[in-house]
Amino acid sequence: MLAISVPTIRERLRSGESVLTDAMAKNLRLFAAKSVIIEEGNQPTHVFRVISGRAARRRMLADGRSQLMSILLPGDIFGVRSLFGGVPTDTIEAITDVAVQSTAHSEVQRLANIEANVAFWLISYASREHQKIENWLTVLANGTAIEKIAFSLIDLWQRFRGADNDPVRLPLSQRELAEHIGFTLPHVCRTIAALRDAGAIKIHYGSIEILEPKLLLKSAKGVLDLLEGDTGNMTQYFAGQI
Amino acid sequence: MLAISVPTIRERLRSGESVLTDAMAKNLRLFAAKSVIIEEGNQPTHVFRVISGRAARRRMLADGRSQLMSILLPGDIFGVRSLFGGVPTDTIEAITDVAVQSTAHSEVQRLANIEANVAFWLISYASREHQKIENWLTVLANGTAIEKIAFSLIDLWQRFRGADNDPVRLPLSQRELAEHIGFTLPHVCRTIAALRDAGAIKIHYGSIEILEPKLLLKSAKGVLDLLEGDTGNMTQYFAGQI
DNA sequence: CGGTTCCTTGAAGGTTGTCAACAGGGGTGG
DNA sequence: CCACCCCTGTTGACAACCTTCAAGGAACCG
Repeated sequence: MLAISVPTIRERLRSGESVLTDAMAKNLRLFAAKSVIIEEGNQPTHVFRVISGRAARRRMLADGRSQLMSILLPGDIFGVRSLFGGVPTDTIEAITDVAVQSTAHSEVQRLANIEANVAFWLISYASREHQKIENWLTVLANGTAIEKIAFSLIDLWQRFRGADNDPVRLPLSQRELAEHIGFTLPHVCRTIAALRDAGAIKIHYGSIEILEPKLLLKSAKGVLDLLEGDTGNMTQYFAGQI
Repeated sequence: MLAISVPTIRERLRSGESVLTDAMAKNLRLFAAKSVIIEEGNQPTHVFRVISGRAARRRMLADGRSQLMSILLPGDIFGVRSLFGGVPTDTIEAITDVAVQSTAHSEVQRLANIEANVAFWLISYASREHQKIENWLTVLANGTAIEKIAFSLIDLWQRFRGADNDPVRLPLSQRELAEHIGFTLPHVCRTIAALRDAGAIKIHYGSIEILEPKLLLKSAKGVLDLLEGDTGNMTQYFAGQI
């Protein structure tokens, strides 16, 4: 290939990503709500990409305790971690009906082998995920109950909301929130009641509506600098209002 | 290049790793105890590898709270996460005098570009780290105080101990342990006292000596399946004794 | 309309944080 | 060598936080 000009890293990452998504485009699978997409222990052989619907990634402990690691939304990718031999410890479960595209690990390896951009994107993707997890870990270890809840809600809100500033309804039950944070359901309910009474959120059956993100930011301000995405801009945007 | 036989993934990863370590071999830097190796916010431009000594990786919150993310020992690598533009949020600080090798990000990118094995190793490395962090996060969210402490001690013990089964003295103060877990120092002291009274550990000034790993395993058994390294073998080794 | 899941709330008890004081190791300067 | 100071470890009392157990109301689904 002849390069007219040296591509920037950003361009290379974009290119690598599109090679991967193209490779996945041919292979679409559907999963019914509540069905298991990847079972813990089974050696997965594919990298997946969510097209529609929502899925939950959980980690189980021997004695039945379990942790909701993340909610997977359209565009999210999973199955990368076991690309090079890692033992899978996550169970991935469809919450709603879910459509996923996939590519075999061997195909991803082949692409990464001949296209450095693909490998670059995979490294970059893993780094970003790593960063997010460590931020969340820091909040879990050091945050108060309200900070943990507000942080989680803001994080999800950023991923759900569109360009407009319409209220967003997060499809998350308090039980799931509790599993994500490591609290019991009653305690989440009691803590979140403060946010409800302050008018920051509205609680529905199985979902949480974000009315005033500003109030959530205020509640999470102690750990705000750990938020990802456009939080930097958001904090600027809300500067003086917090 | 002519390949006589197709190399296995394991061989490719090993090859990629040695290319990287070779590239780092030429560049050695020394840091005095308590000096800062990477400061949060400064854009790092190198990937580092610890040769001797110990360093601490911390994450700071706005209001002064801080989290000890990990202890870096000889052989450990850091600075990979910012390879492709991630904003560094960690401060890395020499605990003892530390010698590190390093390579510029641009050089790592160049190597990964021409040698897929290098890129493969970086992906694999990031995946392993990701896995470890998520395991620790799960313990943090779901574990009891004793489980968290025992888990941390076993993890460090595995990295410190030699081939023999001699007692190991972990250079870790209770304050550092508290910062790692997100507890207060008094609470760590009280909780760890149970392990001390059981004869599992001996507490020194600024360090913790592991006398009976078996007892630690017993204390952490609820979260044991999340341990990395040779724990699988270890659990077999100690089978029936737990 | 019955069953299920979710949300809410109360009371009691265990866990953890806070504040405080003191003991002891280890280095440093006189 | 000793006196001194700093840091670490230890312990107590009390308050705040969180879990457990339990019960009941409300929304959804068949």
